[in-house]
Amino acid sequence: MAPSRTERTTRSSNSRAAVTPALYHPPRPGPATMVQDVRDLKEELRRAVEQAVALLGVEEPVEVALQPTPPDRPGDYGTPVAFTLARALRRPPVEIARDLAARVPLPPGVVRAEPVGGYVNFLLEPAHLVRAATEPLRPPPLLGRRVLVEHTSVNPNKELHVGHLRNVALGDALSRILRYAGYEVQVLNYIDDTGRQVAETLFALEHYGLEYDGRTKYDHWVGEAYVRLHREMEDPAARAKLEEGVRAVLHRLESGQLRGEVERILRAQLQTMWRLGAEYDALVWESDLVREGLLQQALALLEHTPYVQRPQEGRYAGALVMDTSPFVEGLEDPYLVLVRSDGTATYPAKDIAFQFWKMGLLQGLGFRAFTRQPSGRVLYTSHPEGDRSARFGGCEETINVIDVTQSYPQRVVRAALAVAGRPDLAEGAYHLAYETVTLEGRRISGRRGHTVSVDEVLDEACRRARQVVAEKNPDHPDPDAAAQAVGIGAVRFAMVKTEPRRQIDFRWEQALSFDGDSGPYVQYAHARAASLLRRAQDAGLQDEEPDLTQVTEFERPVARALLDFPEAVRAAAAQRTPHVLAQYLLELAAVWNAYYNARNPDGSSATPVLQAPPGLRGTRLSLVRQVREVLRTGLELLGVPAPEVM
RNA sequence: GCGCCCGUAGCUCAGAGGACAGAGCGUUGGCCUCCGGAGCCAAAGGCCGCAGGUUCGAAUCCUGCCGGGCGCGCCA
Repeated sequence: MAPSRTERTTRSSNSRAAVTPALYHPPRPGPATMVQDVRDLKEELRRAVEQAVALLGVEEPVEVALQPTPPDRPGDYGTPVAFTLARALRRPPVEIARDLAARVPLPPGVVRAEPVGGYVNFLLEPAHLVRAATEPLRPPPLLGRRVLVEHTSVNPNKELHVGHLRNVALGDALSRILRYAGYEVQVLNYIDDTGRQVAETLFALEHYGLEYDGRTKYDHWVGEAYVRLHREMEDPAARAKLEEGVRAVLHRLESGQLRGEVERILRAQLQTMWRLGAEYDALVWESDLVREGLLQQALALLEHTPYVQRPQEGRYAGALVMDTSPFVEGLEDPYLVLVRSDGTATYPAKDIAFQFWKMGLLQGLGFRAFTRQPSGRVLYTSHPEGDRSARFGGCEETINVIDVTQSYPQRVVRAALAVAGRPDLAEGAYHLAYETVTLEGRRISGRRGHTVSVDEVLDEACRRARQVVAEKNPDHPDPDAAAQAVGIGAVRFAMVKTEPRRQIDFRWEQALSFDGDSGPYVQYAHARAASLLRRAQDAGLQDEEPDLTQVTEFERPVARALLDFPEAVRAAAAQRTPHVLAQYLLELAAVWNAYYNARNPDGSSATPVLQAPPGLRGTRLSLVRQVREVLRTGLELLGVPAPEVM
């Protein structure tokens, strides 16, 4: 039982608070007409409330929280600060709220401040909201921080399955989000080419004398050999007999002799990753880490610390072990073996070396171009003959996207940084520990055939999407492309819409759902906006000037939802989870769909765009344009295609 | 046993101390003379696992318990 690092994961409890970076820049004050972001608007309100609080004679600074009002309450944003003040002022909150509302200076665009049961709510002028909401989207400024994201890291010995799917979807989306949020991001895919799993697979090919006939995808084909070998190894006697052969392959792998064989499997797997829309900056081969001496260097850094010992007797005699008890609680035996008594390194030791390199504690890997990816972006790979000028690694922050079952080794990796004298780097090392994916409630097991491949899932998703396209949009100019976008979008969205720490059970109906809380729901909202804008273009209306004086109450919720986008991205980046952004997009799509369908009491459309009076039409077009922009940008950050027509 | 994570509507999930707890699926009933019905509107449905505690205020923080998942290999 040795699942690849991808299919195991956890979130360690202690990491979030410690490593969440300061992503919040102080908001820049500016004239109300320049508001681009609800933060500015909220910040103005906050300052106004602070002034009012001071007028009430409160000396100490108080925290002024500002939150959106519930849908059925008056106003757009409100503060419960009167509750906080009640004790100090020895007066009921309702009275305080009334006084605050009466004294608060209203920033431009704010119609009124109103006490509502202890809260002070602010009502904004719809024109002001719409103007702010339709400012062109601008990505946040560069932060000048580098973060390295490792994800996928599938053992190169079989095809990807649905457990890997979650890893790729999470890691790729998070990388995109961090890049947009202003980080300089390196995306790495770790190739465990000296592991037992690859050795077994390559041994199986020899052992059974198999010849590739080209009929099945190569990674699936070698996977079959692997499964076959494991069936044979269920018998202990047979297993013992095969062991020597496996070990021999392992040695050849370590010396790099079989790199070509591994590469062939890897290239087949990359087809699946690319089909999902994931791309990488570089591949790092485990054998390169070892060959370039990084493992030895890492061990040297640890060897003379009080936590690392080489016992002369007892069960660990002759091995190099690390005492992890100061870093991990609840272990029966806190000693972790780094180097076996036979002199070979364990997986955690190699992982530590990799982590040290990621954070610049070690150098020396060479890189060269490996291949060109579908987008045109070059994929680099570590290589003995590669260029050694440091192009990758050396980041002050890292995110390892690895499932929760590997929490213990991941905590050890983090601890090793502290042991090596760099607690500051340990702070920046984050394990994104997502829960595992089960299949019909049971643990996935590639070995026993209890699994579904990613290729199979995508084929089925696209097949179903193709049917829906034929049915809903028979005149579609390119139904196959649309089906790909929808099918893949559905699958990827399903993988990132929930919290990573929640276990998910893979179910076809759920992962391939095209309505409700789904990727296609958001895609549809986007395509609908795009369609409307195409019609506007055809009618020559694209340049119509908005007349903000005609804004109606219907635009208010759409504008408010649009203004929340930067905050959603920021929160997703800060919390290191794409689900925040996915949930936001569902909300925006819902608000936009509701707006689109709004009816007057007589049943006629309350919010026509193309048929609206001039001026109002311009306003609505600018709002629709922004809806399309935000949905498209948001979907791209999740790695979900945003087709214009579907 | 010890440690970590999870427990919110029939099901799947959002809700990082604040307003009567929100969606989707499913159920029931409406909406295409109108810009895409993969949509919209409405109804029904909830001691937020249980018990204490902190707080003006708790689904959210603390403690204990119950239930589920995972971890604790000279495997990866």
